[in-house]
Amino acid sequence: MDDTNSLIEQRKAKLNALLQKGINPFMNKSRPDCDIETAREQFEEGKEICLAGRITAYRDMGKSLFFDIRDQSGRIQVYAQKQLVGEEQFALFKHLDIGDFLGVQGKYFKTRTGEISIKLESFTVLSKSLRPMPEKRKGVVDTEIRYRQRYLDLMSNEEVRGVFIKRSIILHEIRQFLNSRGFMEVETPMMQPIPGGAAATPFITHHNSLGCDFYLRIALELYLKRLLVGGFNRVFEIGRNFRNEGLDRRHNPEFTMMEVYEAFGDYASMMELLKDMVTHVAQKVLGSLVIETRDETGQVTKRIDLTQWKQAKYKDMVREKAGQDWFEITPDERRQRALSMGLEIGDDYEDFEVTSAIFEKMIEPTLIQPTFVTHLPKELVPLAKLSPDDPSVVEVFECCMNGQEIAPAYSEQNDPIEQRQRLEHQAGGEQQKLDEDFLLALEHGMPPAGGMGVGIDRLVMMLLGQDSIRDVLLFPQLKPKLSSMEANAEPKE
RNA sequence: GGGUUGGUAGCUCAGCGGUAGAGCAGCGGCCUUUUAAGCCGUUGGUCCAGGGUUCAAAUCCCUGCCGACCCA
Repeated sequence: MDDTNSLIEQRKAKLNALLQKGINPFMNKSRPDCDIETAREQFEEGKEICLAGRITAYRDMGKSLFFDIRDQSGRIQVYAQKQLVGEEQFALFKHLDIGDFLGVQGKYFKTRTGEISIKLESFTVLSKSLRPMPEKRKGVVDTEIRYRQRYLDLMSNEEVRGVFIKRSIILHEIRQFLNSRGFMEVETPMMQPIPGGAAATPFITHHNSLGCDFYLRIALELYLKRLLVGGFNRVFEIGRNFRNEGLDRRHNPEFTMMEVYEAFGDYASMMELLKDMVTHVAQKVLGSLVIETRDETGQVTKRIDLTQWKQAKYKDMVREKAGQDWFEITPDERRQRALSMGLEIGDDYEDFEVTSAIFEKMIEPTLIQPTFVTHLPKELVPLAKLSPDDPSVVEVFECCMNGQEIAPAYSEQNDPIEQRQRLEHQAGGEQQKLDEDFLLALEHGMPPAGGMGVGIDRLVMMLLGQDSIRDVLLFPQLKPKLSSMEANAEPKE
């Protein structure tokens, strides 16, 4: 950043002026009685109060002045009179700026318009800010600054602050809910010698003293199942997964996944668990089970009713979209029809992938209401149990809502021989991709279990009405920004 | 990867071939209940970077960098 900016120079000069007067502008010696919102609630005319916060507005009237201080909880107005504060202290305001942190001490009073305020008696400079705060009305709008310097976004945009506070509450409520159902939170390795549990390109990292590469995990699954083998009956983990893929409105290279496993449960028990969990969280965070999105004119553009959970079979949905004869025609005909429906079908697509493209591109985006899609073809899910009455499908659901898949769940495969075959088939001959250690664990016996993964970011997006994953991640991944000097110094090959 | 679109003062934006602009913030002055405080004055720019066209480029063209949206 350019440090020659005159605003910064001015602020540094003010800092020096404070130092010259023997004031350390980064002194940590003020202990507020409470946060600002609490202070507001406990208003009592004339009572002593000590608060701390950042100066966000400043109205100078010569022999007196008003300023606002803000902390996470809220803002409050402070009134400083030269007479009361004293000539010397009052003169210090010349060296203060919007953005500085102040500890203030004074007495409650109300202005003639009835605003709760504090009549300043003394104050301490707790931190001098050297750069100007964003504009006070509109805040920071530039998306790039909002994401790269999220702190500016947070300090100037209240709705953004609200989104992340609610995200935190959502995570808290999920944990509360699962704990109350007897699930134990655990932590498993993020660095794995073999990245399993999903089909995705991993990130590679290197361990120097072990002298080997590790992969950042792409799923939590295989380690949590080892815990079922070990005798933990109900476990869950909430943590970061990493996938080395493109990034767009719905994908960030690192994202938060929750996985939960219940011994002696199955995909049906997971269905109940998800329904209960999502409604619990929505009720706690939103106070409502209906989520409405509105446009600028106040028109409802999207409505998700969490009291209505639908259920449908995968094949039925595909037939409805792609023709009743879809599963009777030949693979070649399916390919042709998918192409004629405007889908891009790669030459290397296997037959089930053609069907999967129909589902993902043409059906999933239309599923706004929560919908459990069941009876998925076994090729799609190598870690689930085959359905006893139809071995071509698995005991699985994918719960879609808000046009996205939010949670897949399975009756987990616990037959070690069957599991090995399915994984070998999926690996397609690349033996090193097989997690032998996981298969070894299964051979020791894993109880039958229901398991589920919940895309936390997507769930948050749905609950908070955010269309982009970047707006529910504090620090979404962006391309690093080089200075123009660096960019010129190292031209691309 | 393709299409559309954006990058101008610290922030929010206008200007779209002819002297670089506004609001907020800042600075100086006035004002002891203001609150988008007000009034008077005023500072501040590698117009993303690099090339080109032109008498003249923030503006038109090309390339690159970094975003956003849509498509794949």
